[in-house]
Amino acid sequence: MKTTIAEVGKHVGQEVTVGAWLANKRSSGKIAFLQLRDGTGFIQGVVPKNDVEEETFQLAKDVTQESSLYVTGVVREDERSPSGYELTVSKLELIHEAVDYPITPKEHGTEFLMDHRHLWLRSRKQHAIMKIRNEIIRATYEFFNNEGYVKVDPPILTANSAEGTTNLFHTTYFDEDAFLSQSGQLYMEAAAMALGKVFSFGPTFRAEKSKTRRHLIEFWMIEPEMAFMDHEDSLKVQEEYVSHVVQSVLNNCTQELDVLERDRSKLENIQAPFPRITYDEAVELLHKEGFDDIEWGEDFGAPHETAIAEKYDKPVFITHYPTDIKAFYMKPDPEREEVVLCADLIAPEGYGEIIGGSERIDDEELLKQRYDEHNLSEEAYKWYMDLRTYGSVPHSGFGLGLERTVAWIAGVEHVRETIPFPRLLNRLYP
RNA sequence: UCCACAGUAGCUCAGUGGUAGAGCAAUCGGCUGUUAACCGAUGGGUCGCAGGUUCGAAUCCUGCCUGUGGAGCCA
Repeated sequence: MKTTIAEVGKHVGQEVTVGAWLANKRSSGKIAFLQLRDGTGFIQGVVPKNDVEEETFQLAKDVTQESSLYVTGVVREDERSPSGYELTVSKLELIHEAVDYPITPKEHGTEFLMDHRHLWLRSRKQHAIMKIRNEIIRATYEFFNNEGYVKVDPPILTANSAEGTTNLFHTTYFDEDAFLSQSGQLYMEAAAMALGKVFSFGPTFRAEKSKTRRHLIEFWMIEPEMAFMDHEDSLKVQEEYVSHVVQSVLNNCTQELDVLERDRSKLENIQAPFPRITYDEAVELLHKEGFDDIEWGEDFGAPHETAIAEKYDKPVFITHYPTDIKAFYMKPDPEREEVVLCADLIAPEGYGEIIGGSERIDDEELLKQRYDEHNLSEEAYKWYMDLRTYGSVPHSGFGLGLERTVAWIAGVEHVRETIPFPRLLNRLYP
């Protein structure tokens, strides 16, 4: 009977056949151990010399790393196995022999592994990270669908930037200039005026020469936008959404978290509500902690965010940043014009900002004023102004970076391992 | 763009002015419960590139290239 490694538990005592690759092997004169993987999981195949045909044992001894095989054997429960099951092999059929597989069971450097990313993905840890990434994506759709959001896909080719600050990838659109999207947010605001509560989930591009463990050139972002929701409503959505994602991974990725040796206790208490501090309080806290390099009105750097996050064992919202250092579309606090109704969500353990969000300006006159201050072309942004001209309502939204979230939940040091084929500064291959 | 560090066997690294090394991988042999298995043997090198100092350079100097970590920007 054909089955998969993930399903062998349903066939204890029966003879099954699985298609698999050889991850590693160990052998002695009379017994061979084959470490098998098939994408659904890992299992050990045991080949005792005295119980199989001579050519089967010879093949078990000779088969090379990452060769593909059909493996037939009886499923057995075994305490010595990490997964609880083993396969006592009766027959091996070689599908394809892999010669000189480059990634050996010993350690490798980052450059070498990144050059072989297409093969590195086969390894146990990378497999676990991709499964956790998938669970986060699944839980994201589940959460927003359950809450009545409609998924809307903003364009990737755009004529102008959302915030005007970051460098965009330039291309041409027949005879016009065009850019790869750095955020779908403005379009999502239009979608929210049509559909109420919406979210997007897609790739986004930043042509910044960033070289840190938190940055990718191409990354995936989830951008919800909600009509008739103010800043406070939005924060509640954010903490409930992040909690749902973390709890889903805890419930559905037990083995993967074990493979990654992730400290589960650090995730178990990630439950809404999350702590909040204002920008003012954050600056004060940093001064108390001995950071002399920050003054009111300046944006925080990574060391500042980490210092603040270390005070909490949950993600923390930093709210009410100075208007001058934030995007043009953010709504000023009615009681304090110099700060805006916004929040960044900082993940624990130094993983940095995973969400940036705000209530948006809904007043036509104020938005016009911002266009002037930021030298935005009224013509290019007319469609965006129309959202305030025709039935403007209070609305809020946020953007969550998928790869930073995966890195945090999976406990992975660098975001480049959280996306199958990372685009990095100086890396467009493979 | 800036700062710091690195580049030696397929991979991970040692070698800091005097004969190019180890472990893993590969190949051959041994071993009946291995978990990065272990033990023995064999093959394997443009010491990133270019120039300079020196009797002699992997080693010292200069320039360049590539990579890594971080800053800024942000998710």
